[in-house]
Amino acid sequence: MSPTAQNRPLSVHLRGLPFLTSVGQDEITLSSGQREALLQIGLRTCLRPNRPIYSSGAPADWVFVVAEGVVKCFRDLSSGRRAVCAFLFARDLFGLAENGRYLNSARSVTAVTLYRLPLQQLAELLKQDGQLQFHFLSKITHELRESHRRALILGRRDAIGRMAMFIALMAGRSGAHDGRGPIVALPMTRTDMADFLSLSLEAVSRASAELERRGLVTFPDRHHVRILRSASFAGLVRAT
Amino acid sequence: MSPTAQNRPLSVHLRGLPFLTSVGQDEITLSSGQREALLQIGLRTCLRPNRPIYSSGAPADWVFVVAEGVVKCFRDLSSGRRAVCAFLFARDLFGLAENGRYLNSARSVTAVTLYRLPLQQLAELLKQDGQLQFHFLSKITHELRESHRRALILGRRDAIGRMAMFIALMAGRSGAHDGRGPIVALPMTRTDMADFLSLSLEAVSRASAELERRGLVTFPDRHHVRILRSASFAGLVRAT
DNA sequence: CGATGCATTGATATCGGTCAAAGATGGTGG
DNA sequence: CCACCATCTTTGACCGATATCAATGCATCG
Repeated sequence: MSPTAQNRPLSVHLRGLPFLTSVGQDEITLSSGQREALLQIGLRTCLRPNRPIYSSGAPADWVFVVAEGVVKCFRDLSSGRRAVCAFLFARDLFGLAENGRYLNSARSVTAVTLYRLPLQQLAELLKQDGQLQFHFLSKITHELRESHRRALILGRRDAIGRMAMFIALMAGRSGAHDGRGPIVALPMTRTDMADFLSLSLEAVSRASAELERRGLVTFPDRHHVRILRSASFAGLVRAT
Repeated sequence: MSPTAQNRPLSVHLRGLPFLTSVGQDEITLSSGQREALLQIGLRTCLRPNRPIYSSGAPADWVFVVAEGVVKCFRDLSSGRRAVCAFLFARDLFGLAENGRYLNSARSVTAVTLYRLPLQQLAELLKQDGQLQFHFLSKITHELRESHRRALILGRRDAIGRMAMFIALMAGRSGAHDGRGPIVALPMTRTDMADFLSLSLEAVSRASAELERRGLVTFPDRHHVRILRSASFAGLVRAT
């Protein structure tokens, strides 16, 4: 419902030029015509926290854009474990499919506002408008980079390191700052973090405690971290 | 130098419709005009096994397409560990960049034939040709799916399970078959596998031995696996 | 004020990492 | 053709980190 979301519901946040590369930090918004075209085929949806958006295996008729809030993309495994593939934030695109079926499931983490775009119509639109398609190409490239980033995190074997990398990842999203250091929002539960990091819930808890014990961060509350010693923290993130 | 590679150097293998979805298994090749345009800006390169293609951090001026052979995409970490992000096969696109720099490094695994496309010119071409761009969009979406797949593998904690999933992944690429069961080519070294699976070299070795001991597979030689009991094997792949 | 879900903390067992050594393999040159 | 070397791979022993099981603590919301 926010004016911002209504005015620029489908602006595409590009980290520079698109495709397999990018060269800047610019934010490029769609032209008014493009915005209008997307709005004509898109549907606005609001959801409360922890509501299903789509399920793995369902027919993939829609592509989604987050206008506001946080979404998680995950997969329920036969062992009972749940693997969280990604957290999606404002302006992120999601709805990856294969053979006409969604590959993963998606749920809201916080209250969210989404735009749903019917796939077939979107495809038509993209073929007609090369610039618009270029924006989407950029978005997917961004998703790919994010995916690589997660894989890098999973490559680490130590829980503390994974947790530190996760906080660093989230820091790139919600960069609030006050006197004592950057404050990072962690809207999801520990369980979600554990499923994203492929750790047990307990390991996440212990790693958090350990980071705090070492004086690198503090947790003002369960959903926020303050990074205290940025240098040491960054060192921990880089290692391995 | 193979005629196949020359005739269809940049055909794009699509698993159906592009973008975030796909609905079939069709292979769509480029029109002769598109092929010609790409050939005009592209350069053909042949490499022997284990040769560098580009390094992480270098200016990302080119996008690559594998015509023949296998390429690995990796990252050298400060700890000395090497993380292999992906193995690229015929028709795969690679050269992911951020801020004008390559995100990873790339090397040939086997002898390879590549096509290098200058990024700027390719971007121009794509903006002009919506269909061609659509193909590239599809390719990147495919890369994204592959990346998710690897993340799923890394989510598993047991070495045997990871190894089984890896073999299953490779089976999707090289599906040879003979009387006793599907034969899967593993062109890369154990070290490469270990770096892809985020395991130690020894763990890969042990996991392979264990799979063989259980009668699920045999290794005719180091670079081939035969899947013996497909059902049991698939069960192992699915679990967790 | 209980109740329910979420989170922390503790104890133990297991699996893979690390170190070390020996065993294949393939290519090279005599 | 064979011997030799470098590289890759296998196997073994030990240790540490994390999963797992279990119990307790702490919110938020009726």
